[in-house]
Amino acid sequence: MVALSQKFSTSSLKFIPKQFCQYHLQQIQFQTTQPFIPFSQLQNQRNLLESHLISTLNGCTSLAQIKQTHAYVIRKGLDQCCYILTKLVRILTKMGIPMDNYAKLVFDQVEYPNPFLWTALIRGYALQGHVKKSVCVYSCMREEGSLPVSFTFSALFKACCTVLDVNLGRQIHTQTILIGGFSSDLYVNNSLIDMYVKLGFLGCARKVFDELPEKDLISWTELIVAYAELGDMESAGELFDKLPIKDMVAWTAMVTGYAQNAKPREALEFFERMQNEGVETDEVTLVGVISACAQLGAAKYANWVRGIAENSGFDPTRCVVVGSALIDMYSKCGSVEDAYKVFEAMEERNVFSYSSMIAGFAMHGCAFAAFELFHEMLKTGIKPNRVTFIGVLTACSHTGMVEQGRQIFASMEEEFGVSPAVDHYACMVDLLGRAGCLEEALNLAETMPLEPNGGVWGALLGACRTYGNPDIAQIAANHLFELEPNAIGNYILLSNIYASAGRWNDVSTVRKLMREKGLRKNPACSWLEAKKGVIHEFFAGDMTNPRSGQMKQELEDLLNRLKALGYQPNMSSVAYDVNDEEKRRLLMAHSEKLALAFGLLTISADWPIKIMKNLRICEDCHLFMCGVSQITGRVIIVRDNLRFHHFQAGKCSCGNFW
DNA sequence: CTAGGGTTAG
Repeated sequence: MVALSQKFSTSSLKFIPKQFCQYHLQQIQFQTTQPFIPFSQLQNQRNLLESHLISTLNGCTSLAQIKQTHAYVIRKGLDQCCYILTKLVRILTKMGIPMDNYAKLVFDQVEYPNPFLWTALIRGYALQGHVKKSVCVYSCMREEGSLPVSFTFSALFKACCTVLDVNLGRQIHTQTILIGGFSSDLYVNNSLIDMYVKLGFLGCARKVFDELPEKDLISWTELIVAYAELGDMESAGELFDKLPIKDMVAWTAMVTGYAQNAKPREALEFFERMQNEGVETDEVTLVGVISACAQLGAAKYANWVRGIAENSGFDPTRCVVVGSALIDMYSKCGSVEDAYKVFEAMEERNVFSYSSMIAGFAMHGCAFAAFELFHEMLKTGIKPNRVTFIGVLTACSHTGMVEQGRQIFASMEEEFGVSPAVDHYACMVDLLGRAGCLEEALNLAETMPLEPNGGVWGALLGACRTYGNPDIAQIAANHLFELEPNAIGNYILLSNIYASAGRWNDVSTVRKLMREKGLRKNPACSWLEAKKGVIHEFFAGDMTNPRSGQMKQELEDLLNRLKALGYQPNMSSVAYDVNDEEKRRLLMAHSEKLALAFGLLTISADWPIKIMKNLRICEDCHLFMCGVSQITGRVIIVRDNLRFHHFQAGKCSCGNFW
């Protein structure tokens, strides 16, 4: 342990050599007037007092209460009782009272700290982020000849995770081997596995796991999660299948793993299996399932999972995590109203609930609601975090509120101490770009203090598409081709920008580049959600639907009625160099138009037409939908890969910023 | 004392 204690200066922690404590003698009084009490009974009384004090400490909710209880502990002569003091230190840690302010002082008064008290101090420093001090206390503990216990090491490994120090972790790992007796200790080894996993050393974790003579559910689950986090659901599933007994946590790890790897259907399948096996569901499981439903974006699943949440005792009004997850889900399923209903009914709200709701409003173009909520949040004293600001900034950019956006951006650091990350710069570039300030957006991207990422250049490229600026587009695209050489969308966007500008030579250059890279265009696809939740799929130009004939006729009728009102097909939305007749034909075969026609033919007028699209809605379709909502009086909701558009009475909620 | 968790982007 010499290496460790040399490495971490002990100057901040002085361990006074223990002398026979004077307190001790003062406390012992001979009360001859008292009747003789047998020793066993005395011991009993002491035990009663101790357990009474422990429960009093457990019930403490403020520092004042703790101090009061502590004074009582001293009065009762229990100031050397490690059992009680360990509890005291743990409560102080939990309340976030800095170790040096209180816990350390208590500790220094104790003459013979037992391993548990040492460990409580180590753990306290570790949890409060003072890893060096925590290791230093460990060194002192060893020098004083005290032997560590299992959770001394768990605390230390946790600490290594928080400071991302795998070398320190390895040193402590070595310690567990040197001291002996811990090689098959499950607490120690599970914490060790967890540390290696969290620090990205899956190989080391796997080695510890494989060498464990007996593993428990926790060891297995840790590894399942590790594979799931790497996106290797196959390996995770293999491990899961090998598990002789599976508990709720292990099942949940699989459900969430699928949800986090964008496999919502598999997640739901797993959840169904889990329920069939009679495994219980708690709020963590629900969060995974809700997130899967959010990805599916269908109201049918949204209502289904909400029912489950309510029936399983995790009512969104009382359970913050479930409520926040539901807010996000309803927003993504197209119903910002339902999301807000959940939000309103919640008894407790935190930064997640507010941020999700703000992002939900932003997604649906309700910028003012987003702003109002942001200010309400500030009034309640909940501090906004980086995610909250992303929501507020996207609300600005989706409604063209440039000035408000600038102000918010400036206030982030000044008022709220949240320094803007690359993503926030991307929002600003997006905001400026959507508002048409392309030069300024480019300038920001080139001069920002952080290294711009794909988001920054992508936002700029998108803006160039809207405003038809092939020159700036070229700059943005060149950065993107370096940062994301295989992202097909960027090539298509650039080629479309060239096409709109009539620069057909440049179009073929980009197409050639795509061919050389072996990249293929994702087929455009739209889904229509029918009244009962059935999903219909439409590909661009695909006429295999049995009602294709009717759909084509419907579109032509609409086109003629719209033309009478002055609508002109937007030819620049077609990225092929073909004649105008062909362009008109291609435009009418866009997947979202097919879905719209099918929806008009099959869904009754009292129901909104809900369409999802895998790519961004094109300008012509956007205009077309506006017109159709006017002449038919229908509500049309389109979720593209970016956000929601609510078309009603000839207008779109996005206000043409998208 | 060790395992599963919600909000973000072009």
